[in-house]
Amino acid sequence: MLEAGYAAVSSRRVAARAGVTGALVHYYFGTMDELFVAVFRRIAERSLERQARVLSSVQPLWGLWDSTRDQFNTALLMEFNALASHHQAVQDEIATYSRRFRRMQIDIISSVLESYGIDAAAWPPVTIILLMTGISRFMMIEEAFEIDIGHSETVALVERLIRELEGERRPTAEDYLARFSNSRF
Amino acid sequence: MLEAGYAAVSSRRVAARAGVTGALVHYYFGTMDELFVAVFRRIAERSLERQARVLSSVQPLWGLWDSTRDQFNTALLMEFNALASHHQAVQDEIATYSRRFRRMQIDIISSVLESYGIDAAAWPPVTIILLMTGISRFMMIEEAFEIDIGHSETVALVERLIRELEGERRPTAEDYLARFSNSRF
DNA sequence: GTCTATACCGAGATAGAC
DNA sequence: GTCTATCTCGGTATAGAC
Repeated sequence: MLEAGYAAVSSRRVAARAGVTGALVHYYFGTMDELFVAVFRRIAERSLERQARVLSSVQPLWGLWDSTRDQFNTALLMEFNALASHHQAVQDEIATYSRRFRRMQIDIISSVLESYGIDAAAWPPVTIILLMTGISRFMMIEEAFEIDIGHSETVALVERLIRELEGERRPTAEDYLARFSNSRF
Repeated sequence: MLEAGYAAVSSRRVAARAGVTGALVHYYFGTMDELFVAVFRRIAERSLERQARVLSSVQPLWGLWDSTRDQFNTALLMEFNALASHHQAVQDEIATYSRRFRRMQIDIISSVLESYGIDAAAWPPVTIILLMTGISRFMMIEEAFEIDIGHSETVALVERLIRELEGERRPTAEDYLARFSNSRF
């Protein structure tokens, strides 16, 4: 999907990459729709676990910000979004998981912001979450097109605001471990 | 593209919708790539003209905000984004026009914000533009999936900030004309 | 469980008649 | 300029041998 777009993902090519024949793909996954849903679900489950970890760190805002600034996952999600426009089963799957992600973010970030003394009436936590994830995803999409006008200034502004609340970004134990691993999921 | 995704746009289907045969599509547009580029260019040119108008109104921030909150254009742009991932010519076209849009926004909004007394060092105009368009596009994408958790609060916050600078939103002459037209481009 | 073979479809593109 | 006819390719999916 990342190499050539979702439309280039065919049972033949999947089979070839896996070193088997096309018939086996259908034998195990049924239709291509079901295969796409299976792939999305696996990625989404692992991302949910990852988000739970970064949100429960000592710097939840840094965790949220860094985890959304991941070109790999953003590009993949964009492919699934495009795919979903004419695959209802995929669309439902994305919607379900998106709500789970959002609810988890709200649960944790709300209490975090309250502990930082942010006025929830003037700056609702859910709005801060949407602003952070929205601008992050937007810039990731643009960067895939080599457009980065104003990005450095915007990153600087967001990180300045986070820094005022949580201090300098500190690497987590997971960051150290990541240096010894190539795993993306 | 909106009905069934870009992958469903074939020379045969385009021809059928136009009431001609597939051969004619190739006769006039060459390859499908060239057809997609031609379509994008036509839409982009008209959107550029539209943006120039709303940015030169008496309420440029309202104009920018409202013009980005257009589900029709957002959905179409998402299709082109997805298409671009494996069509280099389309990707170049999108990048070129995106930069033109951005530069126009910066040119006009910068002086507008200065006249409003916004400190450009603390809040760079380009960052305010990115925040507004980014969060807007993000919500449009989510709404296509029927996800709207926190959207109303976020819209309320953005519009409160715009209102502090430009007062209540006032309909333009174009808005009145739009009531008598179904034209989308 | 895995393969080969195949049915069937629709895609992009072009040749050539009119 | 527009058509019909056709080539070639690759897609999904299944049947049936092993």
